[in-house]
Amino acid sequence: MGVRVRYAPSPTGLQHIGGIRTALFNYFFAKSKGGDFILRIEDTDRERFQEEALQDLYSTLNWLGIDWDEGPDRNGNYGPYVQSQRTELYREYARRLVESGQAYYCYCSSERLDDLREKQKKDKEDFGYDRKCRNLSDAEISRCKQENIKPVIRLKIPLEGETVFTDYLLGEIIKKNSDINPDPVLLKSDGYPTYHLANVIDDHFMNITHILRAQEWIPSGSLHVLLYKAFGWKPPVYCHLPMVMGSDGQKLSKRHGSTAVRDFKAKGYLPEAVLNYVSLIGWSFDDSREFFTKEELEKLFTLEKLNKAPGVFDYKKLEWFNGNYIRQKSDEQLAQILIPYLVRAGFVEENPSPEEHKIIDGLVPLVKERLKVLSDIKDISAFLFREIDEYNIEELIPKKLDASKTVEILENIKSVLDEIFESNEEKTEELFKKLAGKLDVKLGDLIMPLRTAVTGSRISPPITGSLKLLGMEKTAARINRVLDILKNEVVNG
RNA sequence: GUCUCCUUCGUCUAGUGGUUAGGACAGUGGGUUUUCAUCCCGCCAACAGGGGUUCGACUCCCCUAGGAGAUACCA
Repeated sequence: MGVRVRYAPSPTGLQHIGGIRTALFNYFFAKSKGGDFILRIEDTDRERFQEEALQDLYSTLNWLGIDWDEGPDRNGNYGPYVQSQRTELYREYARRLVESGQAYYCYCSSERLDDLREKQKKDKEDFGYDRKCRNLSDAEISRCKQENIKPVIRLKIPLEGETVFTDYLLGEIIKKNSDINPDPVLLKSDGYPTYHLANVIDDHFMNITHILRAQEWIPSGSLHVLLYKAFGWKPPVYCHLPMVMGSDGQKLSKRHGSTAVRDFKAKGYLPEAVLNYVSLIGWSFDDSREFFTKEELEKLFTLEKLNKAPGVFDYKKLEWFNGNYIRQKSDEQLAQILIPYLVRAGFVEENPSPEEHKIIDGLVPLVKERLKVLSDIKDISAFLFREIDEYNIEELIPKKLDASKTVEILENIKSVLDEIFESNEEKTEELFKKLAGKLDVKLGDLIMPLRTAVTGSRISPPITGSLKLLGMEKTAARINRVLDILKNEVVNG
C-alpha cells in the first residue's frame, strides 16, 4: 500500500502557523510519494470545541490550496473522519484493554487529582498519577460503582522495562517505562477518548503509514507505541518535525504576535508567500533555492532534507517573500486582489464603478513595488480618496529654502498645470527640469513641495502618475490650499 | 524536579573528514532614482565549550553548558 498520512487538528482554536506547517509537510510528503493525504477532525474535547475553529480550518486549508483525499466531506473508505462520530469504536477498544488486563477503571475524582498534583509540586516529587486505582479490590470497585462515580479508563504502563521506537528523523528514542506518564487516561468519564487512544485507533484503522507531527509529541510517542503493542498492532513510521518557535526561542504563540493564519490573510499576505515561507522552517531544498510554488513542493519535498533543530518564525522574512510574490502578480491580478482592501478602507464601493476601476488600474503600477502587505494600500493610496487632514509646514518647505521661495515654486507649477496634464510622463519631467532651471532650484526641491501638497506626505508614489490619478481639479485645489498656508507663513512667520 | 530532544552568522539554512565555512532575511555602506520603494554592488556576522578518534575535524564518539518540549479526564 502507498503512503497514507493525515493532518488531525482539534477544532479548539484557529489554525496557526505551527499547525499548517505540519499540515503542509504531511500534504507535500503524501503528494511527493503519490500517496493520500487525509484530514481528520479530533474533536474529542467537547468542552473546548468551537464551531468557528472548524470553519477556520476549512477556510485556511482552502486558502492555501491544500486539498485532502479523504476527510469529513469526502468519500473515503475509512470514515467517519470525525472522531466524535467514532466514539463507539473507542469505547469498544478501551473495554477490550480492560478485559485483557492492560487497562483499568479509575474512580479518582478530579479534585483528588488536583490535590495530588499540588502536593507533588510542593514536595518536589515526580509528577503524575499515583496509580491508586490500578489494584483496587473487588470490594472497593463495587463501592465506587454504588456511589455512581463515572470512571475513566487508564492504561497500565509497565512498571519496568523500556520502550523503544524509531523516529525517521531522530533515530531511536528509548524511554524507561517508569519515566512514561504513569497510567494515562484513555477514555474520559464523559465517554470520549483522549487523544492518545483515539489517535492510535484511528491511525490503525485508517491505515496511516507515517505520522508527521511536531516534536512536542515525542514524549507521548512511547506511550502510543505501548498502546499499539497492547492492541497487537504495528505502529506507523514516526517522524517528529522540528518545532516552530517565536523570536524568544519559545514555542510560537499569540504572545509573539499574529499566529493565526487568517490574521495573515487579513493583513494582506498572499497564500503563496505564507506557504512558501512556512515550508522553509525546518526544511530546505539546497544551499540556495528558496522560492517554491505549491506544485513544486508537491514534487520536491523529502523527509531527508528535514532539519532536527527548532526554527524561529521570522516575520520579516515572510514580509520579504510577500513583497516578492506581490511583484510577481500581473497588474490585473493585483488590482483584483487589492479591491477588498480598498473597500475595507472605505475608499471604493464593494463593486467599484468604472471611474473607480480606472483609478485602481492606474494605481496598481504605482504601488506594486511599494507594497509589503496588501493592507499597505490603505496608507499609500489614501491621498487619492481622502482630502489631506493637515499639512506639516516643515514638510512643505524644502530644506535650505524658505516659505516665499516655496510659494514661488508652487505658483510656477500651478501656471503650467494645464500643460502637465496634457503631457506624458517624459514630457512632464522635461517640464519640471526646465522649471527648476528657471527657478534655480534642484529638481528635487521643485518636486517635493508639489508632492507634499498633493499627497500630504514627503513619501508617496511617483508624483507624475499620482497627479494624473488625482486629476487636475483636485491637484489645483490642493496647491491653492498650500499656497494659502505658505503665504500666511510668509506674512506671520 | 524528572524525562526526552536539540545546538553553523541576530534569524532561516547549505555542509555529511581535507571548503577562503556557501546562500537568503535582517542590519549597515554605496549606486540608480523626483521622495519612498524596487533594482544593483559592497560590508558586518557563525561552527556553544572541553576532551578524545584521526595525518586531518563543523562533520564521528564522550562529557559539560545552554536552549526547548513534555510531564492534564487538552490536543
